[in-house]
Amino acid sequence: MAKKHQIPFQEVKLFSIAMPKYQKQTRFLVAVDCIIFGFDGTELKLLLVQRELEPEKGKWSLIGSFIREEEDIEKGANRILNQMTGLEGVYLEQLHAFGKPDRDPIERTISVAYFALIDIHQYERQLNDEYHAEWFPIKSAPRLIFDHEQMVEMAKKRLRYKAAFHPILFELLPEKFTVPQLQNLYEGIFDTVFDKRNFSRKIQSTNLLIKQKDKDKENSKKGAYYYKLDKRKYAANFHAFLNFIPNPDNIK
Amino acid sequence: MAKKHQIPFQEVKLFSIAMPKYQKQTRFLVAVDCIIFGFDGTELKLLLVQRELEPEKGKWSLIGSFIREEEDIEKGANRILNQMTGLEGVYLEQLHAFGKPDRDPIERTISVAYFALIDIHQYERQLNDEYHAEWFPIKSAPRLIFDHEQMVEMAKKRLRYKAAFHPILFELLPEKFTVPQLQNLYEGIFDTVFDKRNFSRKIQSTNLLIKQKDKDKENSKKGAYYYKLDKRKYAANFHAFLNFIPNPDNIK
DNA sequence: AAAATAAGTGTAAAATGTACATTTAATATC
DNA sequence: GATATTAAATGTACATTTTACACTTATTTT
Repeated sequence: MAKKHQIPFQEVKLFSIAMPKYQKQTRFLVAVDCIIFGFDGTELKLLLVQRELEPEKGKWSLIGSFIREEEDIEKGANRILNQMTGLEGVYLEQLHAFGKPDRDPIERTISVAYFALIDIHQYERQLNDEYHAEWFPIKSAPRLIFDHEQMVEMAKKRLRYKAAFHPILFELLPEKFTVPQLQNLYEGIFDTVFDKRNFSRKIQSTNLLIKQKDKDKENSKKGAYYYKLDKRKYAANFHAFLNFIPNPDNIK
Repeated sequence: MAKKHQIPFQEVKLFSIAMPKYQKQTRFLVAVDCIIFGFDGTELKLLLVQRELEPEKGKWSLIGSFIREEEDIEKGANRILNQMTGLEGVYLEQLHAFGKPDRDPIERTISVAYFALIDIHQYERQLNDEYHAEWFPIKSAPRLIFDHEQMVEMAKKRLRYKAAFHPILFELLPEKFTVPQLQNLYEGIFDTVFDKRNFSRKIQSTNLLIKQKDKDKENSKKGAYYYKLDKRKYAANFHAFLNFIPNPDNIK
């Protein structure tokens, strides 16, 4: 039996005769970074971690990881999401591949950014402390490393765009929520205010909400009825255009 | 002076002491593939090439290339677009990063797909014959290699989605065009027919068109007035929601 | 008992979307 | 040179959706 020794994977790829065609091409590091949005009932938040490596060690960063040798990109995004939050089946969508040659000063890294929407309360229950992750209100988040702020900007834009037509924001809400909470969420995302009569009517007309018998008394004396999402109708109507927003022209 | 010899880039990256942090990570081939749409006045078309390498040599493929060592991804997409068509300033938008580990049988390659919209007549004038590129009607395109058909499907979907709200389809038209041509284009993209009175009114109401004095007599005895796009208004309104489509719910 | 607070609800006017048929300009044909 | 042919151009009435706007209700606090 031949002497066993470890050959780094890259060398195998580069010098093996089994795959002669692509030999001359440069290979790159590929990472995923996740823009994780949460909503606490009042404002939109962003989950960030402190970077563990030099340079920029200790600075705030999106949650990310290099893609592994045999790992699908989206799997990679789900892996780190699960590591950080313990959650599975989270809403996750590819945003954009960022590839400026100098975006990571150590070595060129192409990053595929994903954005995730999670119910912040579920997360709090099963937080993984190991990574020092922290929620920041999106309006007062700290400076981020590399091009991560650009990624967040693009994700916000995408979220607004989708939310204007599709019932995507329900992903951010707990199982039971009130119409005023929902309106808060929409107003936060679009940074504006809506007439509550019109908003309520529009939401109700989608038929996606099931009224509950109990009320949330935390936020008012009268109390606001809880609603649940009709998951069947939600799944069926996710791609339909529901025109949630009065003047979509104002979305940037 | 030290003896000069060539060190492959990958080795420098892997073994240099200047960048110790990322040493253990796997590096990947990264490519761009372009879905190039064109419109000939009657139907939507797709620009394809015959693959030059084994395996799948001679099979039809999207136009693509590996990303070069110091090349931005979008620059790479523009590079191959320019190589193939000689055109610059073409509408180009990132679609999605495709990263299934086995999508290329030779070696794992992550491909960032872009879609481009070009005026087919401009292209014909400056075709680069070297690459054996050919236009295919989108409805009768040949089988494509790897996951390229999936890419085309996603690009069609994205194009429909954007075209429903934004005046993006003008990118496919020559400088002068008629309203019936424009309607053909919309009907082709959405695979349906619109009432021409309503369509014309809707298009006119955007104020993006400037009526010309001359007519196109190729397609009818009476002739249809040419229009030009008002480029100032187009640029200003590109992101506005113009609601071009009667029932956007029907878009998949 | 009165005051305070946020939830919940209706209506009329305006704007937009939809359905539908005839006239017009130019060429081709007899 | 009158008639037929072809596709372009255009208007109107009705239905639906969107918008603007203010008071009542339920409950708790004082």
